[in-house]
Amino acid sequence: MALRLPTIRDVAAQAGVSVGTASKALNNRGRISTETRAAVVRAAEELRFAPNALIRSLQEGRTGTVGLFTWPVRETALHSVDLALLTGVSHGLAEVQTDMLLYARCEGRELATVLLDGRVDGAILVPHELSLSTLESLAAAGLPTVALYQSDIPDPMGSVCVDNRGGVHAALEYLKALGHRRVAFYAPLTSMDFQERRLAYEEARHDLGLSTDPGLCVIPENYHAPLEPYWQKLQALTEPPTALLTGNDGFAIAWLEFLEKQGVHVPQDLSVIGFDDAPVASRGAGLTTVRQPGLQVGELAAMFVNRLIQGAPAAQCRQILPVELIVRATTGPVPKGLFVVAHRP
Amino acid sequence: MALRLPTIRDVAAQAGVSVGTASKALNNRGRISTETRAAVVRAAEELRFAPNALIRSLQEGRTGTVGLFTWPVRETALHSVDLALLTGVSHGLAEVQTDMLLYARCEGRELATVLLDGRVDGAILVPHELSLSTLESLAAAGLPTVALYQSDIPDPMGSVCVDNRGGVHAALEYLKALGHRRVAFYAPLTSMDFQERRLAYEEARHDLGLSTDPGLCVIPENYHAPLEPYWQKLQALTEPPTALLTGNDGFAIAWLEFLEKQGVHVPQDLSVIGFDDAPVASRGAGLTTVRQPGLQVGELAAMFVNRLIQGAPAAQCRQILPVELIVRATTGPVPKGLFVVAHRP
DNA sequence: TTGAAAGCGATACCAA
DNA sequence: TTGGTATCGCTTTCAA
Repeated sequence: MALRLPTIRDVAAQAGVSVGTASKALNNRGRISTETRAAVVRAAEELRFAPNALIRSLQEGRTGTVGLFTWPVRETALHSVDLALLTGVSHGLAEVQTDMLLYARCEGRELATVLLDGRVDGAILVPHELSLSTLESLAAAGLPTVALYQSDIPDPMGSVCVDNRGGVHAALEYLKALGHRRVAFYAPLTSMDFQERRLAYEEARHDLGLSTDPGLCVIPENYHAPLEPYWQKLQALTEPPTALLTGNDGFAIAWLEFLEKQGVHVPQDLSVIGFDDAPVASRGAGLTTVRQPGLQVGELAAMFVNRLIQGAPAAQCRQILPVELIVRATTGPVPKGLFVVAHRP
Repeated sequence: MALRLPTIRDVAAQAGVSVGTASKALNNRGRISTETRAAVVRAAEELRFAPNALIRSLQEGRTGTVGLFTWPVRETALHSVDLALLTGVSHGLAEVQTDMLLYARCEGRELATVLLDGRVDGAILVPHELSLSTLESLAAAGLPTVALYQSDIPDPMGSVCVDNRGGVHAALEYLKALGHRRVAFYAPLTSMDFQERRLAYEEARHDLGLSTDPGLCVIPENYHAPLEPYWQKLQALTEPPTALLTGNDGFAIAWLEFLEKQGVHVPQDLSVIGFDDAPVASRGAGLTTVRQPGLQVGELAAMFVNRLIQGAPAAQCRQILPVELIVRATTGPVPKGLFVVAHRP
């Protein structure tokens, strides 16, 4: 369905002038007689002429557009904080009059190829599954880029992170105050933030004097792995956990559902803490979680990418945002007495 | 920060061939010797060459991108169903390998000028405040377009709407079954869907034999008008309402907060029903509301705009989706006896 | 004041 | 099998 848009040639023809003159008239550049300008402007209006933005971008060397990578938005709002993030980015970019491109045609293509095709002046990466080497090839190309939730990034890149370490520490400290000593952790290592949270968990449970039993740290093979086998492993421990911290709220909710089927009561038998404070966390029972300011992350990212585009050094485009423990209904005092559930004959 | 990307000329020079040959080698077109191709491909890789998408689009006459209008996302997820919609659009477009452009630079500019600048193959409009004449100028230009939540649209346009009339009718029917006879309505007329819901309210309360007191239909001057004066008007009626239907969940929540301050108990003193089932509706107390399938609206819109781009007739790109009454905690039986609150000395 | 022509990057055609 | 050239729409420079 080749859409035929009017071009400046059409306008020039209609006004009876050359394209060069038409261009000058429309852009108020150079010396033009009043009548000529009027004629051109009128012709442009009659034809509903809109200058082709592709060409214009090509010549100006900038597009006024920033690319947002690792979309399409994959999940419903339920299991993700992504949408708050997007809202933030949208707000931030609107303030600097920059449009936003959400990539859908990116599966199986080299990141650099997608981003370096001239469509965007800069990029914001939500690199759930991007490797450092991929980022480096981007950085080498010189595209102004802000990476989110990724602390280990190439030199010329901006970044917005959240204080994963602080959040995990706060969660474990809180559990400790409730009497818990054996806190399990569950998260795949599919993205940088999960990796950071795992490390923070190891560090915090050590620093706080909690059990450092390696069996308590559960790393599933992939994002959607069934919980059953991991639950069995935890139960098989000489001393099973009395609390569970998960890599994000989605996992926590999945665990809550699974535990209910198993007849395990939360928080009486087991306390559960999520991460992110995604919309789903405040629903229903109410998940205790570590809130990260998704909206603010997005706003900052937009601000930073704009700064980079304007030539600011990357050092001025990096920030780590604080997180906050939100106590709801899935955490409670450590259960008294022996913790035994779901014994099998 | 004019980003200097490698061009096909750089590749050709590096490989020691002409640009024409380089192009053919990279696109597997025409007859090319194996060695030449290898040399070109190697040069392209070394330079990290990515063909300029702007140029390519220009020549192909299509961009593989669809514009989404009436953004930037203005509100937090709280008061809006917009984000579910966006998720749906994103999913739908991903399936047809189409990127999405979110406009930020649209304030104060003619809609047609923004959309008809060659950057997108089609558009999805969330026309909260767009007039019919604006739509018509777009339609005249021939851009494949799907309008959302707008039943009165130009001929060649696609559309996805929800059954506002059915939803309002269901809400009033339900209230009637609870014994209510005097149901108020609150919504500004700032967008098409609110207008439709208002009309549906007038129709439904007439059909159902409820009070048709004009004083019960409250139209604030704008979206964020304070509720106080309207509440006073309702209270000044000889017979005040026992239930309130609002144009969307955001208004309903605002009313709930206002009513709480006034010491009015919901639903004991007044029943409240929202519209949309935005995330906020299921939070806290739980708002009774009419659920509209935002996600599905978005997915359909994406599908339809793709069809239009491929040349399908608009008649095959229109749908009205059903809505569903979700009963939660803000509705109950009509209060017994005289309904008097907030008496002033 | 106006017009003609070069150039932006890539592709497609026709010659060589 | 290659290379040169026209083309897309627009801006800019240089002549007229």
